[in-house]
Amino acid sequence: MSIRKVADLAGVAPITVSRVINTPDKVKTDTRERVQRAIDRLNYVPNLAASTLSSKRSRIVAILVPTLSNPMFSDVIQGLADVLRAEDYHLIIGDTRYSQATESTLAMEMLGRLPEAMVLTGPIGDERVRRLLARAGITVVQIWDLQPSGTIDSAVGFNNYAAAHAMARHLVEAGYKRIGFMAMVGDERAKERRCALAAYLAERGMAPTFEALPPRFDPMYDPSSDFVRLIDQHPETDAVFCASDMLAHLAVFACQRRGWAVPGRLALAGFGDLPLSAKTVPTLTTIRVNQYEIGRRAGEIIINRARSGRRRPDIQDLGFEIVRREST
Amino acid sequence: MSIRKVADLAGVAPITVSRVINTPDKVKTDTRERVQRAIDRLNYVPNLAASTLSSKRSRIVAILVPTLSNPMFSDVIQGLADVLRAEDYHLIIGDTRYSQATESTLAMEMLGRLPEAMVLTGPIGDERVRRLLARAGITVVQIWDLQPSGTIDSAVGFNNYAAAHAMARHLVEAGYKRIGFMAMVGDERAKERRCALAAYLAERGMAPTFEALPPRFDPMYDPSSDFVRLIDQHPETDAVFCASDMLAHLAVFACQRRGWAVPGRLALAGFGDLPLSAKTVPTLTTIRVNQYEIGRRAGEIIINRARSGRRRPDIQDLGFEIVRREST
DNA sequence: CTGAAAGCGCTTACAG
DNA sequence: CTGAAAGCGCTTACAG
Repeated sequence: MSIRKVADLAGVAPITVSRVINTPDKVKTDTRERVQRAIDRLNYVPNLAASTLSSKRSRIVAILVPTLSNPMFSDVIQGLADVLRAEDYHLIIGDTRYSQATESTLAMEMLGRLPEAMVLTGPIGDERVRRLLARAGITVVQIWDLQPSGTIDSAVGFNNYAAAHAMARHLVEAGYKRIGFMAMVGDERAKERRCALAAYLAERGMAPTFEALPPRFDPMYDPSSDFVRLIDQHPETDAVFCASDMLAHLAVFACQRRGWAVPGRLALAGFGDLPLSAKTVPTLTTIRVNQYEIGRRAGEIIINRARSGRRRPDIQDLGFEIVRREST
Repeated sequence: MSIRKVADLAGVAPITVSRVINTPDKVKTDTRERVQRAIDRLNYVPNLAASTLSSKRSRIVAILVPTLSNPMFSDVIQGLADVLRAEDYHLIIGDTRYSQATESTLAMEMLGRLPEAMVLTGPIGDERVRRLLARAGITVVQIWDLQPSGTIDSAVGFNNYAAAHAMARHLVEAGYKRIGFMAMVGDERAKERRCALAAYLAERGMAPTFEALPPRFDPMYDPSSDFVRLIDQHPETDAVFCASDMLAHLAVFACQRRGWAVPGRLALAGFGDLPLSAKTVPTLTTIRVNQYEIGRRAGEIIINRARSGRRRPDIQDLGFEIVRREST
C-alpha cells in the first residue's frame, strides 16, 4: 500500500497525497476531501521509513534510562511521552540496567534511526559516544542529575550531590549521629549521594556507620535481609538514608517486622517521593525531584528546538525538596 | 555520512559495505577488515530508515501498554526488551492510559514504522484497528489477559477471569463472607475481575459489599482515603480484593493507620505479586502472573516467527498462582 | 493550487 | 567473492 495507489484512486499526483497528509492547508478543499476519502477507503498508512529517509525528519525521540523497574524513571518517560504524543513523535526506549557498555551500544544503534533527539540519563561515560552525539547534530537532553561539566547540549534535572547533602544536613540537624547509607543493586548514581553524605558528616567529624552499594547481577540479592543484617552489624545506627524510596519502603516493613520503632529506634529517609511514601506508616521523609516534570521539560526542549531550528543549549535545574515526614 | 563514503574510503562498492554490516561471512576476510577500518574511522552508523525501506525489515517491535506507572507492565516490557535486545531490535513503546481511542490512534501511527511485530495488552476494541493489524501481515502478540475469542494472531498471558475467580474462592474458603472489591483509577481490565468475584459470590448466595471502580482523570483521587471511606460505609466488610498490589499496599498502610488488624479485622488480597508484597506486614496474599515471563515469551514468539517466516499462531497460557500469605 | 523529476541511503536480485 | 543497476516510498525543490 503506497501513496501511489491513493493518488491513482483519487486521481491526483502522489505529491498531492503527501500534502494532504503533511500540509493539508496547502490543498484545495475538494481535492483534499477526495484524497482523504481515498486514504480512508484504502486504509492507507504512510510509510514513515520512506518519509524519514527523504525528509530527514524521523519524528523519533530516543530515550535511555537505567531501568524501567524503578517508577521514578517510568514517571520521567510518562512526562516525556505526554508532551511528545501531541506532536506525533514516537519514543524508542532502551534500558541500560546501569551498564555503561549497554548505554554506549544502545546509543550508537539508536542513532541509526535518525532520532531528532536523544534523551540520556545522567553523564555519558563513553568519550566516543559523546563525540558521536555531539556531532550528530540532534538535540541531546541529559536528564536526572545535572553535571557540573560535560553536558553535551541541554539538560533538565537536579543537583544530585546537593540533594543528598541537604538530606544529610536534615538528618544531622534532627539529631541523628550514627547514619548509615544504602543503595539499590546496580545503582551507580547512588555513589554520588553516598559521597555527599560522607562529605557532610566528615565536616562534622562524623562518618557513616555503613555505606552499602550492593553489586550488580545477583538475582538472589534481597535488600530487606541485607538491611536487617547491616543494622544488626551496626546496632549503633540511628538513621538510614536509603538511596531510593523503594528501598526505604522495604526498610519500613523490615523494621516493623523486627519491632524497631521508626523513628524511635531508627530513622529512615528515602529518595524520590513515590506516591506510597506519603502513605507508609510512618510516612517517609524523602527527597522530591519531580520526575514527571523532568520528562515534560525534556519534551518541551525537544519540541521547541524542532520548531525554532535554533540550537541553543538549555539547562534547567528543577531543584529538589526535602520532604520531611514522620520517619525522621 | 553514508555507505557511499565508507565504500570510497575502503575502495569497494557500497554493496560490499552493506555485506560487511549484515552478512560479514560472505565477505573475504581482508576486504572485511579494510571496510571495518573505514567504518570505524568514519564513525559510520548505518541509516536504518533506508535499510527498512529497501529491505522491508525494520527491526522494530511496537508495544502498547495501559500505563508505565504500574510496575507490572514495566516488567513485561523488561522481559520483552531483554529478548529483543540480543537480536538488535528496537522497541517503540506507547502507553494508552487505558484509553481505547488512544490505543487505536497509536496502533495506526506505529504501523507506519513498519514494525515487524506489534504487542498489545489485552483485547482490541476497535474493529478497524483489528482488521488493519490482521491484514498488516506482521506478528501480533496480545499479552496479559487471554481472550476466549478474537485473538488476531498469537497471545501470551493468563485467564484474568479464572484468576479472580480463584481468588474469590480462596477468600470464601478461608471463611470470609463480606467481601469488597476495589480497582485502581482507570483500570478497565479490572472489570473482568470484579465480574468474576461477583459471579463466584452469587453462586453461593453472596454479594460483594462494594465494588469500586474509580473514574478516570481525577487528579485528586486518593485511593487510600477512598479505601477508608468504603470500609467506613461498609463496616461489615471482612475482606477486600484489591485489583492491584499497588492498591493493596496502600490498603495495608491505611489499615495500620486506622488500627484495623489485617487479617483480624480485615483481610486483604492483591493482584500481581510485586516484590514488595512478600515483605509487607502482613505479607500480602495475591495472584502471581509472572509478567516478566509474559514479555519474554512474547519476544520469543516474535523472534521465532522472524526466523522461520512461518505464520503460525501461538497461544500460550502461562497460568496464574494464588500466593497465599499472611494478609488472608 | 498541483505536478514531474530527482534523490534520500540503503538492499534485492542478478551477473560475473 | 564482488559489483552495477534498479527500486523501496516518500519529500524536496522547482516549475507552471
